[in-house]
Amino acid sequence: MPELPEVETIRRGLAPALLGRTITAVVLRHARLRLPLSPELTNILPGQRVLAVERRAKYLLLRLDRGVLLLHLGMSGYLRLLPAEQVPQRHDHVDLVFDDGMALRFNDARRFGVCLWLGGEAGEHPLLSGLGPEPWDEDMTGNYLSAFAAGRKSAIKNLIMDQRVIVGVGNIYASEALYRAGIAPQAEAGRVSLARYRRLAEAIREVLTQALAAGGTTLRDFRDSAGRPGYFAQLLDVYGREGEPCRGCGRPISNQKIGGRSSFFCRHCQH
DNA sequence: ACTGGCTCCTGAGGGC
DNA sequence: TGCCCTCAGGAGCCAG
Repeated sequence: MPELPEVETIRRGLAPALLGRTITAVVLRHARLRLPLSPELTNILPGQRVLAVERRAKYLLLRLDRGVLLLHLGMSGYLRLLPAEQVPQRHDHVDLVFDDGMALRFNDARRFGVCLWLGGEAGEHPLLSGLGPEPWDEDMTGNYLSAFAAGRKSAIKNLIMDQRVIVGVGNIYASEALYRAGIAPQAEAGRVSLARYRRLAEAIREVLTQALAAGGTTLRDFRDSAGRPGYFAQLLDVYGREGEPCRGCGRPISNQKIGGRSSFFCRHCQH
């Protein structure tokens, strides 16, 4: 479900509600997400306070007294803050119950998400250690992307969705950023000029910044932690707009599978 | 070393 | 109504 703007929207919503709260109980209702849910969570987490609610890539990181709890929402996951006694629904897999009677409830129909205790050396964990720069990092430049792409034959869209290259860009914003940069998503990564990578680096930052300001993109079911939708969907230029007129030239938007994922673009404005 | 393809899982929607 | 197919915002793994 979520890309960087959606995860960051959730983080911003959760932080004020969770900071300083102490976990009093953990409820596990399904044993297996993308990684198995450890039964030990019910022993490890209670008694620990929330010191910070952070994000790295599309991971949410709850920094607690004795280490970090990592959450990933996969394709279909969402988090809600609700009274702990509220009756759980289908696919409500995990509750973190807090000392104010509220619970952070993790629902994930497809179970591609992750809820994992990383302990005190979170940065060393393989899920985090191989990640590329955040979009707003100083070293995420056109030069950096261009250097990474050198010699690569794969489609540029796949390159920018590779979390080892740059984090946070998923299938929606990859199409959107490439449209803004005027680059065809199927272009061979190693043959795109440095000038165009500079435009692309800017376009990635720009589209993510605007999506974040709009509270993310709600297509089917995205909601922030308070249940509100995001409003970026109405600002999408290409994603989900197959056959509709390009906002630049009026010609119909195309949809083509690249790396197994639908990719939306304008054949006239992107090369 | 890269690359593309497959995989995990459930649910929604379309065609017949 | 029901069945079957395709598709969905992620990302790890594997063979070639």
